[in-house]
Amino acid sequence: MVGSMNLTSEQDRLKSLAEFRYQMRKFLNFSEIASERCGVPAQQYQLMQVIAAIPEDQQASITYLAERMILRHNSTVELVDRAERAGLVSRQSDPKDMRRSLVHLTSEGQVILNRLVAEHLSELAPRCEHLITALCDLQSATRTQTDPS
Amino acid sequence: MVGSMNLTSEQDRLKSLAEFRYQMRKFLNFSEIASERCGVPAQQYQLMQVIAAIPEDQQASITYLAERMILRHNSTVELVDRAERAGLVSRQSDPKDMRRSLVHLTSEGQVILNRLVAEHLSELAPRCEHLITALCDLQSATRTQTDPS
DNA sequence: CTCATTATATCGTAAACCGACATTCTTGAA
DNA sequence: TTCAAGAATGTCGGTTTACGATATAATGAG
Repeated sequence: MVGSMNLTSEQDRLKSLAEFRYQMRKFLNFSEIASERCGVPAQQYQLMQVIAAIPEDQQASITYLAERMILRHNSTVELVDRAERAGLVSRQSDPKDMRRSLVHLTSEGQVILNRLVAEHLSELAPRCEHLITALCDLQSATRTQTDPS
Repeated sequence: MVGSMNLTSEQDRLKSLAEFRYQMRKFLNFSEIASERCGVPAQQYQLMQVIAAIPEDQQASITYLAERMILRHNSTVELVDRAERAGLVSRQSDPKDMRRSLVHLTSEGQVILNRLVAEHLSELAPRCEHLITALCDLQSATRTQTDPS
């Protein structure tokens, strides 16, 4: 506190945090607009993304999807209902365990997902810089908080 | 396509994107839990953050807050209403322009904000790594898409 | 002074999540 | 084998919160 001043003030840390959230909001907003331009609510796009990116050793059960989407299982059921009504995904019950429903993309869902992923990747490319910058600022602001030497 | 294969497949890009979103969701979920543990809905915490991080040359008008929160102005009015009812912020009309309301933190709001910012910074410190990793993976996955040499 | 514009506010509506509860299926121990 | 406990999914009512459309009030250009 005396010999070497903290390089980052409380105010700097706050601003880093706020800037990071602002960049996130902008990205999320873009994503929402892009999805809805394709006639798909953002959460349904996210659902498709999770299903398509599933690791080899996993299956798209409601429970798995709920974990990845960070939702309660019942909210996930409702989300899958909506996506199914929209023709993006379909359910089939797991033959190995009749309690479970496994969700997979329809071919229409696959087409829309491909389009949205491409759009997101090209939008995210320039925005990546801002997000990384904001995160690194934040990281160094945090470091000088705990390591004032 | 022949001499040097693309290092990142379509599937890799999808997985990078999905992983990035998953990391974001985990952070947002933490933030929501932390806010509500302090009795404050996440959006009201965000509002306070924006107000406290305002640059010197700006004022916390509804229009400014709406831009930063990425909300419609009427949604922002409602958000400020809720935060005001909760005693976190207060409104005063701009003496220079009686159409505008300027919003500032109450002392109670300031106290809660400080607590939440500290909590977020310490949570974000370890999570930063994951987010940065996910973003950098994504960035390089995007680069090899557009630059296949 | 008047009218177009800007800033904020109000209100009805819709989307989406959650908690609590219900149903169906699986499993393991008696 | 049987059945009780637990797991996985599904249903329902309630709540929160954002939005569009509309309204009100203040400013400023001409």
